[in-house]
Amino acid sequence: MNSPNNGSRNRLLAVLSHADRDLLAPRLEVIELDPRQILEAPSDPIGHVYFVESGLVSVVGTTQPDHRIEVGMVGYEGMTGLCIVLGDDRSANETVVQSAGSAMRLPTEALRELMKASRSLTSTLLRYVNVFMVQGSQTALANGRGRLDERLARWLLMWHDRVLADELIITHEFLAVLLGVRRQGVTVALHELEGKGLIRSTRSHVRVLDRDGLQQAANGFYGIPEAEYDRSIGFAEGRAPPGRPSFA
Amino acid sequence: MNSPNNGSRNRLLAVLSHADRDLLAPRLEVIELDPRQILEAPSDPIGHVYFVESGLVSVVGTTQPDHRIEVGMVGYEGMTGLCIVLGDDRSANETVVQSAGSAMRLPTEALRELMKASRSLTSTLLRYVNVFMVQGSQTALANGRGRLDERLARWLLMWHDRVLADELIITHEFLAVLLGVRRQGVTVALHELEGKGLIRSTRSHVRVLDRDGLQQAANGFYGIPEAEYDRSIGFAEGRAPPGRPSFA
DNA sequence: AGTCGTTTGTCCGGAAACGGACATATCACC
DNA sequence: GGTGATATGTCCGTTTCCGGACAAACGACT
Repeated sequence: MNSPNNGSRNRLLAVLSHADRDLLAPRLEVIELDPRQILEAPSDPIGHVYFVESGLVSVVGTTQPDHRIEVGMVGYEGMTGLCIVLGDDRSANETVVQSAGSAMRLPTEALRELMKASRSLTSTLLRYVNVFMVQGSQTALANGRGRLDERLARWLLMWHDRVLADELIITHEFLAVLLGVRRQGVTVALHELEGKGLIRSTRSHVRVLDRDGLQQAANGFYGIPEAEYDRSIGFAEGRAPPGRPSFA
Repeated sequence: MNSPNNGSRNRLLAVLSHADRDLLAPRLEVIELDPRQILEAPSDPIGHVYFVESGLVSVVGTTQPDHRIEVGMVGYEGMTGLCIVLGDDRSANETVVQSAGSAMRLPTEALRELMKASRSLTSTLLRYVNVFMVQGSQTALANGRGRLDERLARWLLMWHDRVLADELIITHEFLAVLLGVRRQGVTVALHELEGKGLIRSTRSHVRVLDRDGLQQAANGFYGIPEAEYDRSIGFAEGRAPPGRPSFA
């Protein structure tokens, strides 16, 4: 859990220089993330950005109430509030906690100041924005061309990357919202993956059994943003858990 | 065609300060954009960024050759090469010219230097990145939840915003690739819109007749990124053609 | 005017996902 | 150990889109 060079479990914070971390440290505040907690609401000014340490956060795109879908996923590798990094003060999307965990949060104003003060900090965060854009592109691609079971496999893999655990707590209903499909469709698709022995699905729980099999099932829709992350942002030392080929 | 405060037809360039424009001017080069010309190939280092002045450029996401779909659209309001702005040297996507036109291009290295030199330039470009991310999110949303006819209406509106003309030259085949569907589906959906009197479709040509009707047909999937652009980046004086409510 | 490649129109059966309805299962709580 | 809310499993018919095939229309070129 502790990387040798750094006290933080967030990978973005972990790759920062000592100087940058010293800059951030006094302004950071540890905070719990509770499921369904809303970190950003569409068009509302954002008070804090969150460097996730554990748990999972979803970025959900919305127009009409019935038009909802997940457009991005953030775990311990990333942060929320990218629009702040890019100089805006509010997000077009909703950012909601998916799995319980914790985060280091930073007031919006502090982030602005610190980015002005440190070019290396800015550079790291902007590289993360780039990776996140790639994730969004691939989501658009998967939504447009992937079958439900492929998208589900992709989602499970991405979730598995970002939460260092094999057991996920989520209902079919909620998964359906994230994938933008019907609840019954999720139920059937989960059975399909379970039938292949890739996962074990019980009430409100999904356990990942076979990552490689899931990658097969994802049929090419998984992996690009994760590889981009590794290439562009890299690793903090002592932080490469086994079984996650690229990323994490 | 000439904005009063600026010689450029690109809106990003147009909103820059005099100082920033003077900084850019000597490094900019006018270049023609020919249909199907590839401005960026996946994983290839990017030599130039393009500030589009006319015509249209598509950003196309790819994994396997049969998994292709448009994830973003750039016209005279924007630029290509966002990964450069964000500090990377290559894109995960392909960037290809959709409609003929012209652009001002800038060598990658020059952009890096100039962004280091001017904070206000950087700020404007980052705000555009933010808007482009919103566009990507909405594309993911539309791909996941929209019907073909709704997505087609959305695409036509976005195209219409970005090319200051009512007549589009494109084949159903090409549109199908961009929307990630079959060619026959596009043919049928175009007929549907034509039947409602919203467009006129002839061989390789689509003419927009009724923007408001198209917005209805798009069923809420159109408009968010365009409004964000206006809010976040704003207008250069003398540059608000009639009939485009938000944006342009 | 004729020829040929490209583009479009239209057919088919089938797969995938939808929308709705309802029965069952599981769990928390009394 | 019963009860009620929540979650899951499984039907149904229907819509939407796919994949393939083929004919008609268009337009550039000879």
